[in-house]
Amino acid sequence: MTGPRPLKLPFDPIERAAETWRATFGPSSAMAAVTSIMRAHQILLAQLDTLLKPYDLTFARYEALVLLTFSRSGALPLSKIGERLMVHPTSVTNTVDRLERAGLVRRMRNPRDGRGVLAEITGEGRDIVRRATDDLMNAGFCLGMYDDAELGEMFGLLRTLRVAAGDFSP
Amino acid sequence: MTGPRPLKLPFDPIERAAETWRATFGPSSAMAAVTSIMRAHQILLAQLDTLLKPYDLTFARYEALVLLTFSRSGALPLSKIGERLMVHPTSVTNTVDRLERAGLVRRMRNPRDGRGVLAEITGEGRDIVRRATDDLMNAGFCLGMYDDAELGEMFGLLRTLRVAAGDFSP
DNA sequence: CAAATGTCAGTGGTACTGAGATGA
DNA sequence: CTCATCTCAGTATCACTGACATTT
Repeated sequence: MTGPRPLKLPFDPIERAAETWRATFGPSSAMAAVTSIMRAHQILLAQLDTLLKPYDLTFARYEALVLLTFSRSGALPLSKIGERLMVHPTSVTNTVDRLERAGLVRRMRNPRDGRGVLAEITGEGRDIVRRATDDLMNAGFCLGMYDDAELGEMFGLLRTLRVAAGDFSP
Repeated sequence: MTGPRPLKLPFDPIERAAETWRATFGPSSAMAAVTSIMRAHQILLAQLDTLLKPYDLTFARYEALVLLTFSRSGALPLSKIGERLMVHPTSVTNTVDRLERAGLVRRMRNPRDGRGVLAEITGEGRDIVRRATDDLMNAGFCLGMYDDAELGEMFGLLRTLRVAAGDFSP
């Protein structure tokens, strides 16, 4: 889980592919950027999941717990969870299933809408979030090699993509 | 497959989470950057896979085909494919299985190493790569909203992460 | 023999489609 | 009735573990 193959090549495989790409097909900066994002995701997910494994959490489940922590009452409709985390309704059901089985969340009927279901974080859930968050912050969210300005750059750059994808109105 | 939920929120969900995070736990730029990368990956993968669906390719399979195209003889040991694309050996087996079933690749024993297996791209494979690449380039690899300088910035920023993860020696 | 290469079986996670129950 | 919410069954993809056969 430390990232697929720590292989220590003597060269940057993406950069090399980009060079060949340029000679074969033409401009390659978009291709290099896409591949970099794919690989960055792979690296981060593996490292985060390793950090969270002691708590039997994945990053997706952790995000859901944090979101509940942030809500006033500690409970949110599943629909709202899916909206905020930008995941498919069936994925929310699955995530909440796992969290509920682990006792970190409790399902409740929405008193204000009989169609809806609320996920409410439990005391144990709050405890786990606190401890997992400590660990993640100590690890700098696996981005400790960047300073704050670079993290801001990254956020700003990727924000453009999220806007273009229609995630929200800027 | 157009990205999980085009939901058009009136605000940036990641930015909002970062604000609450700052008030609750402290500095949030790393958390915002990680979440952005996760979301960017999700968006890009969905869009790329949609573009590649007519060719019955995923982005991973497309990358493997391109890599074969780039090799002199059109054939590479599976081990080398895994090394270059930074994927697990069992994933390479699976990828080559799918490509072989589709007739885009042919498995051969490595004449220079009886342990090894070569994947060799077929004529149909070359044809499909060419056409798929045309489509991807016309779509700007789903990064058409960026100019070349921004793509370079993104590559450079993410390169730091890849180096830190031990992908290669810089 | 030890190390490398690849395959197979199986696990767990994510993202979806399509169908259906329930309630606003 | 229509629409929204949620669940379930099933599919596809991916990353991995552990075990194994083969060859160097």
